[in-house]
Amino acid sequence: MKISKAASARHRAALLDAASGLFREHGFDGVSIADIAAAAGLTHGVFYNHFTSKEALCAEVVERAIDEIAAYVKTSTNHRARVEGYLSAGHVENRADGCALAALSGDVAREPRKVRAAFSRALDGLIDVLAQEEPVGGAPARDRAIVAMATRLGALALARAAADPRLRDEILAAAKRALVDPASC
Amino acid sequence: MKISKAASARHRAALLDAASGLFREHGFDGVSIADIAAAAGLTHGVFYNHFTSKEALCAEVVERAIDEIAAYVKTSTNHRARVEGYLSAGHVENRADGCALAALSGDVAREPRKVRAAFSRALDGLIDVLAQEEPVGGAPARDRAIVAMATRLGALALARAAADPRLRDEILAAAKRALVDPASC
DNA sequence: TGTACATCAGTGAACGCGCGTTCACTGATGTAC
DNA sequence: TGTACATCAGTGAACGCGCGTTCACTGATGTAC
Repeated sequence: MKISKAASARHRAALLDAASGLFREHGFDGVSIADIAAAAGLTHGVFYNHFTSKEALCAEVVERAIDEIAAYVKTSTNHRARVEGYLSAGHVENRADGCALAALSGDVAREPRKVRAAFSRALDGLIDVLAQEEPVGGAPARDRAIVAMATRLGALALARAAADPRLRDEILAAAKRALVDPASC
Repeated sequence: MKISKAASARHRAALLDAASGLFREHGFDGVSIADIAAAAGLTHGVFYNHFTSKEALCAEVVERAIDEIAAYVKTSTNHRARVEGYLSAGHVENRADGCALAALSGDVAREPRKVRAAFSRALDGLIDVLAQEEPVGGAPARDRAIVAMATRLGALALARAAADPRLRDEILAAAKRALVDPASC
């Protein structure tokens, strides 16, 4: 049955939100259209009224998620607190609400050009935002932003893959020390 | 039909080799038992004569792949050359023969405990091997090995996900500089 | 403001397809004599 | 060394299942009068 335009727009947003969390948690391949629709409180048939394909949804989710990171970085200027939060046990376990870059970069690499292009564009913008808060001097700001991001991301990826909690905490602590106090590295 | 024990052992090794490359390239979910058997020159039915399940194969592939990295690190002692090779455009593109840690850590995180335990065990051993070649002084050797590994791995993951070649090369160059000459970071 | 009806978002059955896994069958291997 | 036959690794059809996607249908919405 037909519903109001406002309700329809809410449904589209709900699908996008549901997909965003589910993709981070289970990967693109681990989530079905039916899963996404059910999480949004709808049936799977409605999906193609809002998106042309699963691939198009992936691209949109990736782009939006990275833009959200950039927005978050702009408002949360306490660098140390951000690193501590990023490399916390909570973030390791909470994939659905966590960093999309860490949760999806592995999957994005295997997606078609369209998804990778969206990722690339958003990542480039995020690096600029991060570079702006780098202290002056030494290597170029963008380079330092990239290295810090890679270290954070790699440490989170390793911690998530490690089943042993002791190893996980060791990885998080080592990366935290290097990122908060670079002189010790 | 029955074949010789030697041939059967060769078939098992061929399945493992094929799975190892295909998993790195397409992820666990992106490769079917039939794909693996075909790449090994066999039919899919034979798979369960050699492995109890796809999950068991994943665990074996992960453990073997990480042990191979440790063996490679032990023989290739030129730290700088290893970093250059790791962060080369060739490694970004050649997933199948590249670092299993980078190619699979994202997938491993979503696998059952059995696979993650295998990953965890092998990763712990690899960190020890890497720690042994760290120069003395400063932070504990294991910590520095972890941070260097995380940076390499994160940079490779970002470079692989980025579609834009310019951004890819910028990421690789930034990480290379930081890892070869840590003083500049 | 009230009525009539074309529009179109949501529903759920259905499509073809590929997945992991099983199994009856085949026939070379390798052992027992 | 030669023969007879039990073993068992490889084959390919088949299983139930869930996937992405399509579509005829439903009925509230919102427009035309």
